[in-house]
Amino acid sequence: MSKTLKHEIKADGLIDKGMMLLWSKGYNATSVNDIVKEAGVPKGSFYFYFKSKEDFAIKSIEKYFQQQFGPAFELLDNKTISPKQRLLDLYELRSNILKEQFDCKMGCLGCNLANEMAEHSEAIRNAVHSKTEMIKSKIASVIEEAQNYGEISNTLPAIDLAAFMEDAGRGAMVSMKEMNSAYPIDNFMTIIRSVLLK
Amino acid sequence: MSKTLKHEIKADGLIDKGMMLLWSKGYNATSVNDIVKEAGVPKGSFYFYFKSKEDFAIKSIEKYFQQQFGPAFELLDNKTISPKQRLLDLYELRSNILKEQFDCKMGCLGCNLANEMAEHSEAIRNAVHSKTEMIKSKIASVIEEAQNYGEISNTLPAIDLAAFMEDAGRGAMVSMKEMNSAYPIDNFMTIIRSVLLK
DNA sequence: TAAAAATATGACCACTCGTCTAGTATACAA
DNA sequence: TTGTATACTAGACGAGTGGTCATATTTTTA
Repeated sequence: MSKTLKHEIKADGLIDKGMMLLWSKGYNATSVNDIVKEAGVPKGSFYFYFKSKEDFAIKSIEKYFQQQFGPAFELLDNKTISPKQRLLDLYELRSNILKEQFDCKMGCLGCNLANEMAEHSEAIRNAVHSKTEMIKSKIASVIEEAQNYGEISNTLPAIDLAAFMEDAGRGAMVSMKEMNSAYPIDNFMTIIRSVLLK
Repeated sequence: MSKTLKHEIKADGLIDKGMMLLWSKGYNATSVNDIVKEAGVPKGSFYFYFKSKEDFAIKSIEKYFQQQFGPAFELLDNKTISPKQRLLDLYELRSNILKEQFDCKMGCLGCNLANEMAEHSEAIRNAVHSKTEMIKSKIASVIEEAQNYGEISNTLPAIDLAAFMEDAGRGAMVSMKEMNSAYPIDNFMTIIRSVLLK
């Protein structure tokens, strides 16, 4: 096994554990000590694998999006299903994860960190932003497909509609955490079905 | 001047200064030291005026909503203007404040703190939540008015539509901070005008 | 096998955190 | 003027912060 691979496996273990802390507690409320304790790794090792806490957060953001949105986006590429249905499947999948897997508690790591850190860490802001842009453009292209296919009569520019839906989803996640309830997510699904993707 | 009044004036000064810090930096990134320094008050005094940092945050939330939404809601009560126009005026006012007054940097204190603290402080979660519910129901009642008046043909339950619009607005604020741009807010305005309040 | 490079370790640094106590200043009643 | 109650504050407290480093151990290379 190559050195760099072994190195990456170790670093990945740290990220796996630390990501959950960052996700549920936020950046400032998660200490490096919390992370190494959770991963069962000595403190000194942390700074062998990561340049800083900020560097760790950025690597966690990258892993998070890859892990959470990789499978979700495979849905969007399945050409045997109509474009509109693919969009609905994507949102359905994401909202079920939010509701069931995490009990309406965590929201989205990217959104959480963007909200907490955008003003204070340009690096974190950029890390989230570039992923978000990628997601928006993927969704926009399927919306456009559905519009051309005649499945969505809404004539708004696809990229604006995609941006709006993603924003609405983000807000629904904030409210979900605030209300401790799945209502905002369910309401989001109802309204994109009945109004936005009509 | 009565003692309790003097007391409240002093406490209010602390809140005025500290609220801006809480708003722009978040809860965990704002220290009690920051707050007292900004207000020019000795550190020891902080705990004379407030039970704890959490208590301070809750009082700040209350003042924030009263200050920010008081004038905005007067718009909603002006019966000389049609209900739909009142809604658009409200959102126009709020988005202009976000864009111009704070340079797309701060977002909403309530939303910021809900996102950061909902899981970790039940008291803060409740403080924001109760204000949010009040706002939603005010907006819902004007939507209902507009629906009855025939100005809004959208037949969704007013309360669900209000909740969705507020959530979409929250998400737009998160994205505004993340992108450092007014686009999410402008896009929000365009879509509520052309789709949701149609 | 020996030398060299990579990795592991936890004590430690300087600093900041939220909180609290012991005390000083002030106002007012006697 | 004095005594007392209230209003206020300085500074210390213990805990915790992100980060460093000398040293120890393991792995690779020669």
